[in-house]
Amino acid sequence: MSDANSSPPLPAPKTRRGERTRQKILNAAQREIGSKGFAEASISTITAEAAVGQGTFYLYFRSKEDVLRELVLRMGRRLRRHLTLAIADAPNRLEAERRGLRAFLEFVRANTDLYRVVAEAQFVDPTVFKRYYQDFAASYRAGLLAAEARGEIAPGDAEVRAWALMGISDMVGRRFALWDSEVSLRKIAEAAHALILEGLAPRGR
Amino acid sequence: MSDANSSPPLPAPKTRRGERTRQKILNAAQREIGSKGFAEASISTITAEAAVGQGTFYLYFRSKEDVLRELVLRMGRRLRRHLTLAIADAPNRLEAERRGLRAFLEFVRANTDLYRVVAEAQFVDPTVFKRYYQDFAASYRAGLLAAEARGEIAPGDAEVRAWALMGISDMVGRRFALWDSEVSLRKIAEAAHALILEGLAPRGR
DNA sequence: CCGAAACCTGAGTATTGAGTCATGTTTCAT
DNA sequence: ATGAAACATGACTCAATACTCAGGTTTCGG
Repeated sequence: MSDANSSPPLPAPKTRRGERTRQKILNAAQREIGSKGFAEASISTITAEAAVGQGTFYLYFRSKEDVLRELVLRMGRRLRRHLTLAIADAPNRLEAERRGLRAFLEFVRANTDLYRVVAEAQFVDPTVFKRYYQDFAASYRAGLLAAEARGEIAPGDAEVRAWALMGISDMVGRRFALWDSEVSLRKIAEAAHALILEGLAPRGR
Repeated sequence: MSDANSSPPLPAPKTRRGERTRQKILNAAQREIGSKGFAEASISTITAEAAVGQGTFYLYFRSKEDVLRELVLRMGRRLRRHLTLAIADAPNRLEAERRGLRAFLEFVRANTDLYRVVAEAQFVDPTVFKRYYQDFAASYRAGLLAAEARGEIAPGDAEVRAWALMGISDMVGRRFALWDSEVSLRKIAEAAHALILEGLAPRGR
């Protein structure tokens, strides 16, 4: 059980009914794992919640690990779409950075269960977890390099920057969007963006 | 089981032998949970590894959750000591920031099991996990405020900055110190520090 | 409308491992 | 030296739950 993703994916459902059932299970699993955590969430609770028989689960997923993997992929797709849309017509990279950060925080607050699901994957399947971040990092890095070439940002190590910036979003998101449901994300995003823009060093002299 | 820390701590060992045994168990648990993860680590493996009987475990810890809690506290103490030492005689905050970042990365690479143990606590006992970060954030925040008063850093939101900076360390640490065991941490720390210092905005015009 | 493929079921099996306890050994203050 | 408290043991109990399977129902192209 250790880590392993292994074995070919189960064949996709062939009928409309099958697809609907699969989604019902996926949604129930997201709610269950998102609120109780991977260990506490049981297949029987998930299937009950989805209003299907126990055995039905195994028509679409090989195991509990398997459904978590699928949820991580789903989360990645949704977040990516959300961010792409948010920064689509930003005039430059710095503005894209600001909008992306804000959009990320909003997304976390609106999808607390998905956020937790991804975090659990760290231990259930390190490979998927790593890939999740690496994919974001890769496109982040590309964006930074392009912006640097255009002279929109100061030159610097794009790989390290990409991970550092993801780190900011991740931790600030946890603290202010996940743990704190009151504070204005607009203000938090502005404050964090100010740091990203200018750093800590005192201006002028 | 949900979250709960609850119930008075078990009485400390009264004899030298007892204290030694408790430490043996703690060390074994750290190795086991650190390498296989909380779910996969079993009490029987931990006690076997510590070369004590199964029942001995319950003389010192109420449950598997309990031992994890203790490990998180231990990790916090060790990391705090390490960082305090590293930045002790830095001439100013910016330099302290550079040294602290570097020291953190070194610490992660040298203590991969403890790092993972803390991450697992997120799900096993959210309260301890939160406190772990909140404690670091609080002292980070205080340091930033003092530096701001001294004019060593530009003014800004100390709370957000503290979490953002922790986020950088956390994510950069995961990527370059935990997942990558080859790369020079000196160089990574410098690159990240450059971002923290100056931000992304192009200098001059 | 037919029948074959797809889908669904939930009681039952099999495993796993946390936590207990009755009994035995070591420590250490007096 | 001694006995009471502290420490140690590991076989056993017991609950939990992931996953199976033999037999039923629904779907849908032709």
